[in-house]
Amino acid sequence: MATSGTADGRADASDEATESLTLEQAADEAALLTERILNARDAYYEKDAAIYSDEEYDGYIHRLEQLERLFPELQSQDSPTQTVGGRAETTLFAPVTHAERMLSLDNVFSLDEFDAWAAKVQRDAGRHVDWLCELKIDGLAINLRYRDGVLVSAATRGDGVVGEDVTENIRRVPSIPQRLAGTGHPPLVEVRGEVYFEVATFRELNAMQAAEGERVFANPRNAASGSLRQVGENKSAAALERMHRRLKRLSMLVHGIGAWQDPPVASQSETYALLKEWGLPTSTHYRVVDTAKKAAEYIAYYGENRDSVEHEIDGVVVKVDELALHDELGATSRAPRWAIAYKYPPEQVNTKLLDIVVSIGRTGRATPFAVMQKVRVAGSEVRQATLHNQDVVKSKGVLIGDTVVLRKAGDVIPEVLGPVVELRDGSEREFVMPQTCPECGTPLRPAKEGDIDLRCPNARGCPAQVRGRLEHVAGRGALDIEGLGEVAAAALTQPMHPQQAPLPSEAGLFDLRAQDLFPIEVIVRDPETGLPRQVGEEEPGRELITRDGVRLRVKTDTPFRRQRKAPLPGREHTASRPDPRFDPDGPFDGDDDFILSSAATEMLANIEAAKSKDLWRFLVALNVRHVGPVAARALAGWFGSLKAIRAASREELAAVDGVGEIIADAVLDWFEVDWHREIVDRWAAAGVPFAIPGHPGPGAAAAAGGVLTGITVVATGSLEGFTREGAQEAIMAAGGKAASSVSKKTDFVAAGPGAGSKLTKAEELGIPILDAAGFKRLLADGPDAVRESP
DNA sequence: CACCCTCGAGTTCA
DNA sequence: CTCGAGGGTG
Repeated sequence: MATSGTADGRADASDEATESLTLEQAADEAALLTERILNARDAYYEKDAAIYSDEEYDGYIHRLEQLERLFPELQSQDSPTQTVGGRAETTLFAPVTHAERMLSLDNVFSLDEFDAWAAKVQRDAGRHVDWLCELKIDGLAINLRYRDGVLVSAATRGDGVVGEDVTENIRRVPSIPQRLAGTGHPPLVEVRGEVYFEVATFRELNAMQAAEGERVFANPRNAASGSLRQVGENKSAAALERMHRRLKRLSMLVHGIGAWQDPPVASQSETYALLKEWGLPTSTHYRVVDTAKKAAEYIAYYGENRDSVEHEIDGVVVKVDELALHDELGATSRAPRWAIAYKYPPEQVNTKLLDIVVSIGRTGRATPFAVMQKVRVAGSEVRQATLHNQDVVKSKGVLIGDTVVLRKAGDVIPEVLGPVVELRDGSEREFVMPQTCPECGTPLRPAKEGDIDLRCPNARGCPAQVRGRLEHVAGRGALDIEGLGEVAAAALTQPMHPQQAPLPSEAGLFDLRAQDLFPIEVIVRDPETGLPRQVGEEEPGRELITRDGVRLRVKTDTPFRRQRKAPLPGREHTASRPDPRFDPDGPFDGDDDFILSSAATEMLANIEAAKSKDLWRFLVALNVRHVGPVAARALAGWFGSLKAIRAASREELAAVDGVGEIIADAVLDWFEVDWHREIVDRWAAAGVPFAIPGHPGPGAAAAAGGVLTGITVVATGSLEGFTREGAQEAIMAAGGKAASSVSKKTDFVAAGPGAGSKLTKAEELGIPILDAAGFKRLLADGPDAVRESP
C-alpha cells in the first residue's frame, strides 16, 4: 500500500504523490487513516491515553482532508474530518442520539472488487443468496423516528451515533408522512432514507436562487443539505417563504429500518413493500436478482444510464435480501457485512489549474482555456477545458495555480466549475487577458463596440487564423481533404525562416507541389520529458513546436517526415554520431536526399481530387460569414456558379430560400476584400470550376421532386450502412430536407445506436422514429411506405 | 414577434 | 454533442 510513505503527517510535502494516486489507492489510504484517527480518539476520550503524538494525529487529519478534497467521492458523512473528537460538529441544531447506530457502507470501486465481495458473502452465507440492488442517491442521509405511527423526530446521520435534529424542516417535505398509514406499526421505529433534490428540481431551484440574487448551489447534494439545515429564526418573511418553498421541493426515499424485534417480514424487499404500505416513499428502481452476475449487470446498466434516473446517483447499493442472513453475517464496527456500495467514477474531480492560455481561432477570436494536470473524469482523460472569454474566467473566480473542480458537462465537454478556495497557498495568480495576439502580436480588440470577445484583426496574416481557415477548408464540412488535418495545416502555414510558409494563405492550396513540402519538419514535444522529438518515430506528442519556437496545440500525427530515399552503404548510425543528413538544423541540399512520406503523397493527391468537389463545398470553404453547409447549398443550387453569385445583387441573393438580407450582405462584403478575391482567382486558375456542370443558370428551381419532396428528416446516431454525412446526402438526393435538429417541423427521425438527445426530443414530440432499415425504406419508397408499417 | 434553425467554437474518443 | 448567439421564417 502507498500509505507508509505518505500517511506520515507531512501532508503538504506529498503533493506529487497525491496527484499520481489512483482512486483505489487513495481509498485504501483514507480507510487506514480513518481507522488510526478513530482509534486515537477512542483511546484519548475513553481510555484517556494518547497513542499518537499531537503532531502525528494532526498530520493524519490533515492528510485525510487533503485526500477527501482531491477525491470528493471518498468523503462520507461520518468521516473523522466531519466530526470532532467523536461528537457531531456543534451546530444550531439540537443533537439527537439515534436509537440504533447508523452504519455507513463499505465501498468498492470496480466490478472486480464487487465480485470479490459477493463471492465472500456467498461463501460466508453458505446457502443461496438473493441480492437486492438499488440506486445510491447522492443526497443527505436522514433518520425518521415514528412513535405509535406518528413522526416524532428527524435527524441527520451526524457521526452515526448522534445527529442533528431537523424535525421542523423535515415536516415540510411533502413526501414524508406525519403519520404512518395502516396499522400494526411497532411502538417505536426508525426509518432510514435519503433526502435529495431531483435533478430537474435542482436546476429550477438554482435558476430561482440566481434570479433572486441568492447563492447558487454546486450540486443537488449541497442544495439538499443546505436547505435542510437552515434555521427559520431571524429571517424576514420573504426569506422564510423562500426557505419553505425550497423544503417543499425536497424529495425523500427510504431504504431501511433501524432496530426492530421480530419483524413481520423475512427479506429486505418485503420490508420495502411494508414501508410502502405505511405510506413511506420507496424507490421504484430497486430489483432483486438471484445471482451476483445479475447484480453486476444492474451496476453496469445504471453506470451507462445514470441520466435516465430523476435524481443524481453516485453508485449502487447491493444488499443481501434475506434478513436472517443479515444477522448471521453481522457487521464490523463501521459497516454491515451484508451490503456494499459500488461507487461510480465521479463526474466531478479536482485537479490543478497549471495555466490559462489563449488560443486564436479561425475567426480571430481569442479564447482562454484552462491547462490542467491531466485527470480522469467520466471515463476519459482531460487536460484542457475552454474558459470561453475573460468574463467567464473572472466569474468562475479561478486563479492560475488553483485546485479546481472539473466535470464533464453532458458527459462530454470538460468544464471547470470553480476553485477549491481552501486549498490556496498564496502562490496563485490572476489571469490577465493579453492585449496582443499571442501568435502574431497584433493588438486585440473587440469586433464591435461593447463585445466581450476580443479578436485578432489580422485576418490575412495571423498564422493562427490562416491555420484555422486552412483546417476549415480541408475539414469535413467543406472540401473534406483527407490527410490535411490540424497538424498538417499547422505545418503548412508556419513560416520556415528565412523561407515563407508553403501556404502563407489558403489561396495557394491547389498550387502546392511536392517540393514545397521538403523543408517542412515537424517537431513534437514529448509530453513526459518536454524534449522535442521527431513525429512518427514514436507516439505523437501533445504539443508541437515549430522551428521558430511557436508552440501549437496538436492532436494527431503528421503526414510529413524526412525520409531518406535509400540507405547509404558503408555508414552506420550511432547515437553519438548521427547521420549528418538527419541533422534537423543541417543544410538542406535539394530533394534528392528526401522523399515524402506516403501520407504526404496521399494528401497531395487528395488536394488535387478535391478540385472536383461540389460547388457548395467550395462556398463553405471560402469562409463567408453565416454561410455554412445549408446556406451554401441553397446558393449553389439557385445560382449554379460562383460567377453568377458574384454578379448577383443584394436583392437577388436575398430572394434565395434560406438566405436573407444579412447573409446577402455578408456575401457582398466578402467579395469586397482583395485577398478574398485572390483566393477565388487562384483556385480558379488552378482548375477549380466553381460551377455545377449542366446547371441551367440563376433562378433554376431546386432539383425536381424525389420521393422525399417536402419532407424533413433528421439522422442521428450511427445508422448502419451510412456515414453521418452520407445519410444527409441520401436524404437530399431523394429530394428531402436534412435538418440538424429535431423540431415540430421534422417529419422523421432516423436513429441508430448511440443516438442521444435528438432521439429523446423526437419521442417527446411524437415524431416517427426509424431504424436503419426503416430509413432505407423511406429513401427508396417514400414516406407512405414507412407510415403504413411502423 | 415568436419560434425554429443554423452557425461557430471547443473537446475527446474510438 | 452541446451551447449561446443571432439569423430567417411564418
